[in-house]
Amino acid sequence: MVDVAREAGVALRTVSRVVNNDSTVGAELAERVQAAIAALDYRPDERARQLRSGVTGTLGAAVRQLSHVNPVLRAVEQAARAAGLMVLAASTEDDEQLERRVVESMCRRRFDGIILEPIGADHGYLLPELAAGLSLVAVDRPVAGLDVDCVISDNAAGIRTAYAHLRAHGHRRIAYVGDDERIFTARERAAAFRACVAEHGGTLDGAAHTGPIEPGRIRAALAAALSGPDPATAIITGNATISVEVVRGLGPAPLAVVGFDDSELATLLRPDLTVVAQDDRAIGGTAIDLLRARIADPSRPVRRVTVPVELLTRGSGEVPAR
Amino acid sequence: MVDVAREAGVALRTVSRVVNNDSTVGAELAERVQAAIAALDYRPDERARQLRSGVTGTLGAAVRQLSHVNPVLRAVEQAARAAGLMVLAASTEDDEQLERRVVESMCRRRFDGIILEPIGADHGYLLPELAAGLSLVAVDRPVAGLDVDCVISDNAAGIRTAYAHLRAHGHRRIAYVGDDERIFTARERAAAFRACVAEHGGTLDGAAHTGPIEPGRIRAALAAALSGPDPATAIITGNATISVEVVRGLGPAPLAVVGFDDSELATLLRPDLTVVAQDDRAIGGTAIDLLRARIADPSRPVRRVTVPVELLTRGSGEVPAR
DNA sequence: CTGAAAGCGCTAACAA
DNA sequence: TTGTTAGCGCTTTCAG
Repeated sequence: MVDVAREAGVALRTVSRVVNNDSTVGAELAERVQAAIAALDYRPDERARQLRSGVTGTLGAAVRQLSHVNPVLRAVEQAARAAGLMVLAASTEDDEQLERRVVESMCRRRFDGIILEPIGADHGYLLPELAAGLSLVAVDRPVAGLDVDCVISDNAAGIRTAYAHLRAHGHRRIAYVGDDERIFTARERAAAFRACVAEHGGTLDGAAHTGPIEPGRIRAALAAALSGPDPATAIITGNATISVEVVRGLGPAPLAVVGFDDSELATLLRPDLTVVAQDDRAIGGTAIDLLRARIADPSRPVRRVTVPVELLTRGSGEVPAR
Repeated sequence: MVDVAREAGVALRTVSRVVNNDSTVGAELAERVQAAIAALDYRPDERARQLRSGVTGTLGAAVRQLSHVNPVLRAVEQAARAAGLMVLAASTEDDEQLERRVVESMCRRRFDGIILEPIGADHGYLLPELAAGLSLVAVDRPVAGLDVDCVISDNAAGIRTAYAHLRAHGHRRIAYVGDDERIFTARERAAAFRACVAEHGGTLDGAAHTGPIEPGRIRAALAAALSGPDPATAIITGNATISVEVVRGLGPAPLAVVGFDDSELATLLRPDLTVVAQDDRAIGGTAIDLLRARIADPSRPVRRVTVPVELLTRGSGEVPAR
């Protein structure tokens, strides 16, 4: 920049003004500066700018897997862009160590705020960062043991809706196949399912199956649900991946299925899959709203927002009970 | 940092040494500094560090859609991590304006290098950046009109393999349904298909269908391919999304299908989809190799790497011709 | 409207 | 092993 100033024969301050589109520069000088910039291939250094001015205009997004379908991340990016903020994202790969490295790296870069899909149980490393002024919003699940802003789906209501829908179609023996209950959402959904069964006077024998997402495990869960003296006539699944495995495993059996989470696959299946869908746009938009509010006022009270889910009836959930 | 130095009663340089794990610091002093760091919630500022030291250890990835399945991005992240580099990614949303904003933003942050999935035709804005020392590797397609390192799949070989495979199963009337030929890969694949037809003395009448990915357009293409006096007995598709639409549109027709690009959906279909799969790990790994080499030696000759593809036979491509 | 000087937080080079 | 000084590239006072 000092070179540009010399080339253009002006003061440093003037170049800075031109680069930042400060309108209080004479047209003639501005042109001379622009010419010098082009002639010298001058490229402003954002780091120096941030260091001096203190603003970054950048948000970080630490998510489980960048290269997986993640409509919430998409909504986050869009909302951030609409607010004039840049989002830089990185994967945590469901690895606590990596999550920490990623988040700390974003902190050292002084991003204005961070959107985090938290994993694992111990987020103690965040305490000093939060104390030092980090703005952070958790998405999809709360940060274990820490009182920070977060946006989550109404998992319990989703399960209740699915359960009621199946009951309304005559099903009385409904089974659930879900993800590993070490995962927050899986825990919430499984608990809601058990509550539904209890509420309607059912028995849980062979009805609730949770565990890691492995084809073998899921086939076994299905077999258990469909055997015995009182086999299930309907299945609720715990997430999109499990929906696929369940449908694959069921074959042409005339069972009713309601999946949790919408996906591209849902309309590929026969019949199309009825799902409980998250409101991704609302989640992403709310996350950005909360983050901006937190940045603006670090001392504001913590908010935990629960976003409603929606039942999309497409056929598989409307198969009547025999 | 100056506060930490005062609190610990040492010089600035000593704090810097402790923060950077410089082993030439006495254990006693180091401990005092650590204590001061904890007491003051000191957090190092990466921007100042980079500004002074010149190194960032950061790569940028500008891809079409962060939240879409992108095994190449996954491989890029893994290879970068293995090399001790942090990857920060952003979406370009297939928007030339946004691509430019994203890439320029990464340049201003002085990332060590950028992995780019280039879109659009005019990348002139990159010229001054490259002249000023930007290291950049294009992935999936070359940068239009610019001589920069890139890694692409062997699209032509993939089509030839698919075509030969179908011929080996007795098919003589093979149709192609592809993406919009304004897209580089779509253009390469369609051209290779036409060359195959010509080479085997076939006619292109109603055989090659390219255009935007819209269910209606694809249904029409299928109808055209399957009608007339000499209907196709096999279909090659241009990418994973089109494969889905084609299979959806075909229903239970006894046609052979070979898809381009593997996907999660491939094993959901009946029969499982035979595909030409890209070697995502090789593409991502090579991209990082090229980028690191370019960073190490900006004047090295430009390399354009073509990565072989692989045919995965799963059933749909082995349906015999009637 | 423009210019000179100070300093953001840190590390490189050199001394001690 | 530790301390001192200078300066990375920029913006921000505060004078002209």
